[in-house]
Amino acid sequence: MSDNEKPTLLVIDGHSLAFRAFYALPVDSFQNSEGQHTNAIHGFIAMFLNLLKNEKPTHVAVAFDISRYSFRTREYPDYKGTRGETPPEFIGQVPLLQDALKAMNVTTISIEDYEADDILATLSVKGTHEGYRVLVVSGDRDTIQLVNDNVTLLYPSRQGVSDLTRYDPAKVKDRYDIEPHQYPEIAALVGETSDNLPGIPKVGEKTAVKWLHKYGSLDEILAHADEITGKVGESFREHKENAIRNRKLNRLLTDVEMPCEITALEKKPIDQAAVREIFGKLEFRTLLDRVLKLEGVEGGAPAEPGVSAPSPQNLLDEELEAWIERHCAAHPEGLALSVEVANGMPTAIGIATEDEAVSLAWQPGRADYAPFESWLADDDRPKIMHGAKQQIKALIEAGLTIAGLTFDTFIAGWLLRPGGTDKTLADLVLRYLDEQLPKADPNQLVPDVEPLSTALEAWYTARLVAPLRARLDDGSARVLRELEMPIVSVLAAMELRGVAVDHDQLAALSNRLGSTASDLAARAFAEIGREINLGSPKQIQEVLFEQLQMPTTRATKTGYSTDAASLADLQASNPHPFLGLLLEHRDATKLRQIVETLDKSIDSGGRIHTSYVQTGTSTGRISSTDPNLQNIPVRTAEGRLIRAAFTVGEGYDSLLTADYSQIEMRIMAHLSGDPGLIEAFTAGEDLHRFVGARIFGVDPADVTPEMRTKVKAMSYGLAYGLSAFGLSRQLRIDSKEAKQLMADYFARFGAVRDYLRNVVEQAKVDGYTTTIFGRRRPFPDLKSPNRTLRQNAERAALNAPIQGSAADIIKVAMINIENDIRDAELSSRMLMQVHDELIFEVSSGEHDRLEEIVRARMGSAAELSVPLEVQVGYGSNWDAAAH
DNA sequence: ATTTTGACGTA
DNA sequence: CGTACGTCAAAATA
Repeated sequence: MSDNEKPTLLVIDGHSLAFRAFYALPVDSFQNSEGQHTNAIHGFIAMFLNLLKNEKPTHVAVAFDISRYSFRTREYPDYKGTRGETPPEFIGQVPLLQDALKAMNVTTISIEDYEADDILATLSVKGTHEGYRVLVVSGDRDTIQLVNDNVTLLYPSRQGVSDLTRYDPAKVKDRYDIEPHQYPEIAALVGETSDNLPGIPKVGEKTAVKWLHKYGSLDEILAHADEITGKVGESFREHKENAIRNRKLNRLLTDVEMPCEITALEKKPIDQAAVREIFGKLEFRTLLDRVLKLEGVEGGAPAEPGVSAPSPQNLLDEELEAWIERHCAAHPEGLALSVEVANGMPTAIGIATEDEAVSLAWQPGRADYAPFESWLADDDRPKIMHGAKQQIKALIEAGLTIAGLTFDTFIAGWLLRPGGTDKTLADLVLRYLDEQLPKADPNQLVPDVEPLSTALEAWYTARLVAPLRARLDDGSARVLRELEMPIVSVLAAMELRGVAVDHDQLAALSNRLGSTASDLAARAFAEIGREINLGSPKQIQEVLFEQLQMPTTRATKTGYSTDAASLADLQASNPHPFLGLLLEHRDATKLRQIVETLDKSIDSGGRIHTSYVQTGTSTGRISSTDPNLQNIPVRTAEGRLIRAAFTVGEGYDSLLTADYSQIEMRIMAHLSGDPGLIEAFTAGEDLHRFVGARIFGVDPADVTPEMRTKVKAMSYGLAYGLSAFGLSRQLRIDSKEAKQLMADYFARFGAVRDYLRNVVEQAKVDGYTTTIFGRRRPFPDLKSPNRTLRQNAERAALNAPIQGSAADIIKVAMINIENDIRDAELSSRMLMQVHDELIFEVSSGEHDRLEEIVRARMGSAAELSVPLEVQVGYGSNWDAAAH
């Protein structure tokens, strides 16, 4: 009988797979309306349905552990002893999963005193004997021992449960360089932390495999224990009992008495009514559709149009034109566009609707694609993309014009879950279409799945629009339409422009900092009488707390803190020259590191092109990477030398910087409506002086620098949820004074306190905060029983509308400025954004007109009850342009 | 070889 | 016991 004719027996370790699913899928987004968490069940069922569809097993069983105790814990009570408490959200999901499997007429097996893996082992041996092809699905590596020509292990990858790696004997050999039956011997030597089975210290996978190859088996290795040389040999002789014990415990039993015959495991039709009931209770609509479809039930659920992928057509010339015309007319929402990019240039184009896709072998200068190019440039023909910025840049580089971008699924996904980490097309498809995008196993040399074609990416993008739109509230939809979509191309342009940076200045600075650093290091070593790695917190700890016997500082996960604040504290209590030298050395090396990174990213044209990550924050700010241009030093004189290396580019006259002064405080004044604070901003007086005068009850002229410093720290801290304790620490004043300071502040600016309280209260009710423009940020943790989690959420919620509104405002300004510059046909251009600051390159003769536009647009980006003040400066470099 | 942590730069 | 980020080197882990 050939393999294809053999019946297939599928056996699954239910508990381990459900647990994997629990960690693979976000807990928060899988709950039914009763608050029951369902992520583990959902992940398991989705995986299970995939298996049924792809492997077509004739017989199926799912094994569950009954408890965490088994014959193994009796033999070795510490077995799995390190396993912590089961997460509360997981509890209760297993019985529901079992109900769901029962409804699907799948046999579940649990046997007292044995683990699920023993059941899998027994079934796989029995199945082999009786002529089945066996598929074992488990998240426990010990099941590798079951693999043979007849038994394949499907092992979940790190990414998710639906992504299973096939382990056949060849794959095991490939991965571990051993035969499957030898795996437990390796594991016995190395040990298994998750099962609390320590192995032989100093022996890792490499050594274990080497020994096994040399001696053939664990028994033989034990027999030749005396021959093994070196430290590892000693270690082995000393701890060999561990290996013997581990080997005993990780041997899976293959003769457990089964409650039924394999023939009884035959895959039977599902109990439709029961499935509908349990899936309904779990609110698994899409999974229900999938089950019913798999069973061949017609009309079980509303048919989903086009769920089977269209085969992309290759079109050009008239045919392409006709296709575009026809679908533009039928889809006023727009067509989805996907551009494959390699080395910054487009290499393939896909266009799609929800049920058709075309692919274009576009190349620069080919006339066949003129219809595509004119569609692309037509502002009245909407385009939908996923992660448009990169693709737009490539199109621009290729000389094409793109207009009419109306929806980006990447950004829409972010607006819905701004704190989420999963924003790729595959993530969105899983979340909103409940489909699994084929993904190649990164361990495999030859991928077994085709990477998704550009046309199909467009097709998935098209299908995502409706579910995403349906979930966007009016505010978020407005933010998407008016801020996020228009700014995509602005950011793309800024990235392409880059900023000129002077390599020679950086190189000189780096050299200087380098010699300063080695000088400081030498002096520091002299102080402690030995050489250490000053960049190693661990070695610093040894010096400070062991060698020099200093009092310990704030605890960290791995010891005691050696950060600048802690070192300053130590310097105050236990003065030592080493401390000062260390701090100076840190400064110098940090600056040098920044200089080096910047220098490396200067391109052949002498410019640095950052990438702005539009979806990089949960508040609405933009972040900057590769390199990050939003954290260039400014506070120290040395640091400002780095800014001085950011220069005006060739062909331009100067740099212009424009920044909002105290924008977050102004937003606080506006949102709280506090009359005192509003007056502070309209009075034209220095803000902190004004506020200080009120708090301390003196004339503005009599506010001392100390008073001003305190007031300034207080004001800024407010928007972050600063506590009296934190304030006292920062200002190094006692907590009583800090408390009094806060009380005095709120006595004069009471509406601010009311506002801040109200933000949190409202967020608790709504579950989210909102900016002035309607941007939302969800805060599930505000209801958490965990106090730390809850308080963190409270502070973040306090800050989100303030920071977020500021982010919205500068985005509006940027969009309007870019438009005005284009309309005025200036050749000056916007280069950088640093949260509340914009940097421009100014062409000769355009100073006044540019400043006019910038001031007007930044000043009027939002109508607040206080003015938005803008400070502008010019210079030949960034430092000189600062004011 | 890859992930996590500590430290530190900015608004 | 102050929000939001990104980067690096060292340490920890597989």
